Amino acid sequence: MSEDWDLFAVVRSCSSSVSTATIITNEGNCKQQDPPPPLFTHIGEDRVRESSSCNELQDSCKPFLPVTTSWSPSPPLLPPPVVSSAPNLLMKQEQGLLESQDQKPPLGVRVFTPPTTISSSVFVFRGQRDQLLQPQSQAPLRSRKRKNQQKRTICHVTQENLSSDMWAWRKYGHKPIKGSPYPRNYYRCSSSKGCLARKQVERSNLDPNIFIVTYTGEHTHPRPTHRNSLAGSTRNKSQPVNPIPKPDHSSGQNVSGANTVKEEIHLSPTTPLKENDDDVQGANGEEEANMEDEELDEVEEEEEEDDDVDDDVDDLLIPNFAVRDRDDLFFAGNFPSWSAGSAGDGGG
DNA sequence: CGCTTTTGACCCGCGC
DNA sequence: GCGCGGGTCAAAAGCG
Repeated sequence: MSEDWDLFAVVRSCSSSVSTATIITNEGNCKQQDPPPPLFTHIGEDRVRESSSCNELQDSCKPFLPVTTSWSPSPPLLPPPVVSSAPNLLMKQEQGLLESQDQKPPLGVRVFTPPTTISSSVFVFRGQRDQLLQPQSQAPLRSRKRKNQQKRTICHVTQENLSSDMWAWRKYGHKPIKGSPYPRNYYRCSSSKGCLARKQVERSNLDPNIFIVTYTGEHTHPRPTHRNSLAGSTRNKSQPVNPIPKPDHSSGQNVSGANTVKEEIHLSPTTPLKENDDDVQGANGEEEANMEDEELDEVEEEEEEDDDVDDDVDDLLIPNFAVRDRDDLFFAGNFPSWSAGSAGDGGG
């Protein structure tokens, strides 16, 4: 495969410093905080369970948490903005349907800021209960629950932030997505066997600088402090680099043709943790690891209680972006292997 | 040896 | 019922 960007997307924890991120969820009760912007902003919650929801979001967004910033879900944030129409807006944005970024979002909703200022944004939405969330149940080998039927956490991140994921991911699939010039890459958690956590990484067709990372399922284990193996993770490392592939809009159907794919950036999601990652873990990951069980419990509990509500909250919400340019500096030179892919579109 | 990525084929949800 | 397309499987090969 040739997408360097996808690998980049999953590049592990080398630098856990992330800029600011915005979380948008239909489930988290965290609320938007205006100046100063929170690390993550939860928008779109129409009810309840603030702590658990926030924790869940926190967990979902841990990969994007900067070491230098602490997550504080408990303090009440500012009232959530009205985001009733956010989903459509977001979708339009993602589809490049918005006329311009100047288009005014609904009241209280901020849409994309210029790409250069976007660090990351996170969406969480949950549809019907998914089998992926119930490992104990007799789920089929393949869980093919479709959109709006899984708990999903959607993150809009920059290339820099893609590397901040502390989890170990193994790529298991690659698919061209109709309507998008960029293929989607599928990763599953390789930290633990049986872990149901999955991750999808695709480049936004609206802004190639932005990667859409979708998390599904839940980790059934604490956050790893280091990768088990680096084997097979350094492919293509000597190949040419093309950080920002050109979208192939020439074909509406086969948008993921070989040409497009070959232009993709390919970053290994299993890139070894840097030495300073341990430091990072010590500062942040350790605490997170301790929280893991509690958070999982909360999530599970939430799953049950929110069951009926989940059916009503399948909407995607608008991201609220915050800016932390300093993080770019942090990431400078932190990504060793950008390599241009050489293979075809593959899977699909 | 154990892990990874790559990649074609397959499965199956979903819309018509 | 049919076809499309997203998501997953699994074999092959590469890397440390």
